[in-house]
Amino acid sequence: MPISTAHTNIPKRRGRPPKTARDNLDTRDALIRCGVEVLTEQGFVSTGIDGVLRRVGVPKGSFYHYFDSKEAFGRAVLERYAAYFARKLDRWLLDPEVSPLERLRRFTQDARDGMARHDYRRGCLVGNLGQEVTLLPAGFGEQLEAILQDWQRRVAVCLKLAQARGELAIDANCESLAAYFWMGWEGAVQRARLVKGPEPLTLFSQEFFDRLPR
Amino acid sequence: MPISTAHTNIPKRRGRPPKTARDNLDTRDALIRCGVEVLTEQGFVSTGIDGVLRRVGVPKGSFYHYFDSKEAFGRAVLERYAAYFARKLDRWLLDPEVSPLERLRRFTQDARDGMARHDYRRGCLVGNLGQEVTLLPAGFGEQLEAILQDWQRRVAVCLKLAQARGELAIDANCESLAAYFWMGWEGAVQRARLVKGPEPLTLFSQEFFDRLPR
DNA sequence: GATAATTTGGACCGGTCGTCTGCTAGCGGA
DNA sequence: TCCGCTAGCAGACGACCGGTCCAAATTATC
Repeated sequence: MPISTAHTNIPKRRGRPPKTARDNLDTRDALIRCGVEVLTEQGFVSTGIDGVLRRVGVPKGSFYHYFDSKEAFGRAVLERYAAYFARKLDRWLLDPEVSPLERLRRFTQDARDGMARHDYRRGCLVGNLGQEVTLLPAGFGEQLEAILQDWQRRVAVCLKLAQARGELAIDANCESLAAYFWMGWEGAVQRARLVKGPEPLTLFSQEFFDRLPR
Repeated sequence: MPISTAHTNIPKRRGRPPKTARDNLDTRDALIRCGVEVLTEQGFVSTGIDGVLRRVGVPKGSFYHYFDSKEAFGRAVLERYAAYFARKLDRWLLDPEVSPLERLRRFTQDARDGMARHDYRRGCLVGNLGQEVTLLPAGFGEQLEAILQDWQRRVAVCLKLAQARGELAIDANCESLAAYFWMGWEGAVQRARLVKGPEPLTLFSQEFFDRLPR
C-alpha cells in the first residue's frame, strides 16, 4: 500500500498523551480556530492567551510547544482567517448561477447573516487588527494590507465581469470601486458591531449598489 | 430668613479652602488633552494610565485625585473629543462662503491634512473605541453611537441644504446618505492608518461625491 | 532499558489598576 | 500665636494578570 491517507492510519503519536481527551494532532488547529473566534471579537493586543487556552482546554504550559510566541500565534490565526475568507469570497463571487453584481450583493447578505449568528459581537479580523496596527508587532500592518488588496482584487474581477455583462458602466474604474467597496464595508461592519444590529450593513449595501454607475 | 439657598449661604467650612485656581483644572485638562492624543492612537483598553501620566509629568498617585477611575477618565476624554469634533464639523459645514456640498468635501480635505500631520498614527477616537466596544465598560457603546448620530445629523442638515441649492437630487434620502457617508469615512480613516498614507481618504472622497445623485 | 517525542505544571518577571498612607499648604478657632 | 482641621497632592504598595520559559512527567519506539 502506498502513502496511507490521514484518516485511515492512526499516527499513534509518541510522548505524553494530552490530559483531556482531544483529537490528536490538531490541538494546534483547535487553538488557531479558537483564536480566530476570539480575535475577531477582542482584537490581538487585549486578548490573553490564557483565555483561548482555557476555552480549548489546553494547559498554559503547552502553548509554547505549539507556537513560538504570541506573535507567531497571531500570524497563524490571521493566515487561517485570510484563507477562510478568500474561499468564502470565491464561493460567492464565482457563482455562475447568478449575475456578477448579484454575486457581490449576495456576499454582503451572507456576511450580514453571519454577523447576526454571532450576535454582532464578532467583526472582521482584518479590520480589528488594522485598528491596532500601531501596537502590533512589525510586519503585521503589511500583511493586513496585503490581505485587503487580495480581497479587492477579487471584487475588482467580479466588477469587470459585471461590466462585460452590461451591469456596470464600461468607463467605471473597477479597481477604485473595489477599494471603495471594502472601505465602506469595513466601516459598516464596525458600525454593525456598535449598534448590535444589521441596519448598517443593509444600508450600506443599499446605497452602494444604488449608486453604482450603470 | 427661611431656608437659605445653597449658593447664598456659605457654610464657612474649616480647613484649607478648595484651590479652584487654574492649577487644579489645568492638570486635569492636560491629562484629558493628552488622553485624547493617546487614545486616538492606541485605543482605550491597551492604554495604560501610567503612560499618559508620564507624558504629562503627573505622578502616579495623583491620577485618582482627578478621576474616579480609568473608566471615568475615558468618558471625560470621549466627551472632550466629541465636543472638539462637533465644533470642527460646524466650522466647515456651516461656512456660508461655499456651497453646502463643497463644505463637506472641504471637511474631508481638512481631516486628511490632519491625519498627515500626525503621520497617520492617529485615527478617529470614536472609531477606535467602537472596535473595542465588547471590552469597554457598560454604556460606552451607547455614548459612541450617540456621538456618531450627532455627526450624522449635522451632515444630513448640510445635505438638505445642498438639496435646496440644487446640488443634490431632491428625492435623495439625506439621512441615509449621511449614515452612508460616515460608515465609509470611518472605514477610509482606518485604512489610511493602515497604509500610512492619504490615498484611501482621497479615493473615498472622490468616489462618494462622484456617485451622489444629482 | 535507553532514547526520543510530546505534554504539562508551575515559576519568573514585568506591567497594570487602584488603594493606602502620609506629607504639605493654608485657614478657623482657642 | 499656634494647634488642628481639611483640601491637594505624591510615593509606595498590593493584588493581579500576561507572556515566556523550563524542567518534570509520561508515553512510543528502538
